[in-house]
Amino acid sequence: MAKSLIIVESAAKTKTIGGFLGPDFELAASFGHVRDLPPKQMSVDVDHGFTPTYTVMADKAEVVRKLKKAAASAERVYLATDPDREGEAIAWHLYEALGLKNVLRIEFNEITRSAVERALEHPRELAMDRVNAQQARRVLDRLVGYKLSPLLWRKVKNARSAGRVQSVAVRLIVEREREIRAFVPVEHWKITARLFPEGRADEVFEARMERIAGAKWEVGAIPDEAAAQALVEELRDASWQVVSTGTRKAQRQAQPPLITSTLQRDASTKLGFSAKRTMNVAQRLYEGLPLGGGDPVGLITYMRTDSTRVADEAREAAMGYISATWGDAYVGKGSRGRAVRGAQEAHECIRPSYIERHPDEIDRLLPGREHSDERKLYRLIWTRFMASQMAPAQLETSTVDIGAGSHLFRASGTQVLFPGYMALTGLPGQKAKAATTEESSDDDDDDDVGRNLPQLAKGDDCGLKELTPTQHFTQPPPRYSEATLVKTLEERGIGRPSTYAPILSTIVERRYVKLDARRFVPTPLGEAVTDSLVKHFPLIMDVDFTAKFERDLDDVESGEADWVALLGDFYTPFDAAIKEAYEGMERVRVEAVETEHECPKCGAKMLERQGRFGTFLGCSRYPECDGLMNLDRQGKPVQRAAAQKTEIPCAECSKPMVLRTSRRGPFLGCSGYPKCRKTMAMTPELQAQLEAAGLTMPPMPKPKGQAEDEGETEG
DNA sequence: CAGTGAGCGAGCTTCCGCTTGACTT
Repeated sequence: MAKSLIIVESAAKTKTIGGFLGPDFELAASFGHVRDLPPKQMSVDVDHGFTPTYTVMADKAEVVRKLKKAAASAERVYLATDPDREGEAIAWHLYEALGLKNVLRIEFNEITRSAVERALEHPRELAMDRVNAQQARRVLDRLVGYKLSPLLWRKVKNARSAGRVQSVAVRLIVEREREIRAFVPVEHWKITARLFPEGRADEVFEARMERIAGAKWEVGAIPDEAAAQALVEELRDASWQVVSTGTRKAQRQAQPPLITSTLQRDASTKLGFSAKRTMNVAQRLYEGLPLGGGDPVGLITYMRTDSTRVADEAREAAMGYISATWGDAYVGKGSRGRAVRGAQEAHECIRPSYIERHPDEIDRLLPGREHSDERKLYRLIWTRFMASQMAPAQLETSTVDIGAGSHLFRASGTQVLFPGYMALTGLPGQKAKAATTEESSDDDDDDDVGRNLPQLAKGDDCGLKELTPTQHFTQPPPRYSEATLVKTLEERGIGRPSTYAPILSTIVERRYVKLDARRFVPTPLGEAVTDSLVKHFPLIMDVDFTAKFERDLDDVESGEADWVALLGDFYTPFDAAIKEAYEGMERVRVEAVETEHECPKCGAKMLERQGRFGTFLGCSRYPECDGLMNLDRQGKPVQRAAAQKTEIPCAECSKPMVLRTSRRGPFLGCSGYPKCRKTMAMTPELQAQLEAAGLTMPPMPKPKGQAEDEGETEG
């Protein structure tokens, strides 16, 4: 019999830790939270200290039963849930749900033998202040979500939900769209010259106009083509001469190791993965894959983290690898951390579990199409981690100022004196070209690294090869992509590593926003909900609300504030605002939008309407004409095929079955629908039988946009 | 798997944060 039971949150951890502890220790997983407020009722007694009523979650009854059994036969039970606010709460819920008699709470930030052994030597009590901070968070989210949502059901047609996080995420998208609509582009012109040193016509280089004589216009603010052409004419006859040269040395650091948000961003910009797909693939890498047919091997550390910390063992392994591969000079001093707002630092960064497993080896051991996502993501994680442990690149930027008459042009180039981490990642210029589909990732400034200038000295004359005026317009801010929305949410302290991807799915599923060419666009419903909520609940809709609330939770955690008082301060005005909104909030319905499509029944114009199941086209003469069309995945109208009767009787009610088309293709449904909901899936035999009886098979739906991503956003 | 809009107004929906399910063909 095992003497000690150690409960952790995830199954993969039980394997790792079990591997380096002896047979005296049994490991078990809670699989996250085991108790929660039940979903069907509010379960918060606001009149009596906001007392929550917790129940074992429906899908965790079996887990709790097994843990109870294991605890009963163990001499000691260690609660080794994650070392953060949620982890402390999970430990407390386990203590309560399992009926433990005493507490041995341990924590470690990295899954290494030394860290776990150290933790086992220092068990402690539960940190109830920390648990209470979590309860305050949980209860506030329940109050906000379960009070606002029913209000919206009443006030905004087709609205389904609201919450501290999702509603602010939608607001960001709505406000960005309005900035774009209000944006007025301003025309301006730039002038570039292609020059060469006198007598060396094959050493052509490019220079940008830097200063305009007489300061007639600011650089980059030449207002129109006529002005640009006038300058070009003037410059044609100018004599070009170098007026000064200079060089500047600079270092460039590699990017820090990955955390959840940057993993999602990198995988989006470099691989075109959605956040959801990235997390699914990362989960498989974490849980382990049967390399070359052997036992599953976990390839990366935990993928839901906000910390860039690196375990000493990993750091040392990386140093050894770098030194052996490139030489000692390439070993970095240590990864630079990056403080994430509200970071709880429960885990390490996301890195390869075994540094020595090169991506090429993984490519060999995990062949086949079905593992191509894993191979790509592993390579991305391995490369970024290794680069983060390497020395900075040493660069030298040279600048040449060239006078053209009394105007000034400037050319610059950067040379790599020592590549450092760029020996692994390549130069930034080469990388930028690889990622063509997306905006260049925001941390990579695509600059002139690798661009060389000819040797030039003060007083050298230059010849002019070409002068090019180019037209530009100021650009509106871009719509959010998944990558940039996650970045913004994280910077504002909204949401957590485990929730970024689900938030994106939720706001699409609720039809508050949609993705158009991988960019978020608000729907009219999303705009209506946002406007109603901002008007009546400005505090909750404030983008800084969560950050302020987090500071309050810190005070609860440190014992300076009381969680019940905190909730009281929030709830009194909130409840008043709810009551006021039931009276004063306007009832709104998203209006039908006119389209150019014609009604298949009467030829009148169709309206785009919002129904219970999504957007559809309805005849503008409704209710006189009930003509109707569906919209396919691309938003193109498709006529619904009329149901065809078959000779096959329903197995339930013996009425004839009819041939219908769903989004997935043809199937048989009972003609007694909706009273009888019996259906039959289409099989090749059934299809042959129906075709023999003279029925025409409806065409299969198109295989969904070719955005080589996984299916729909729902979960 | 189908359905949808207006209105009778039944009976339904909902939060955020932890973790991964898998009774079947």
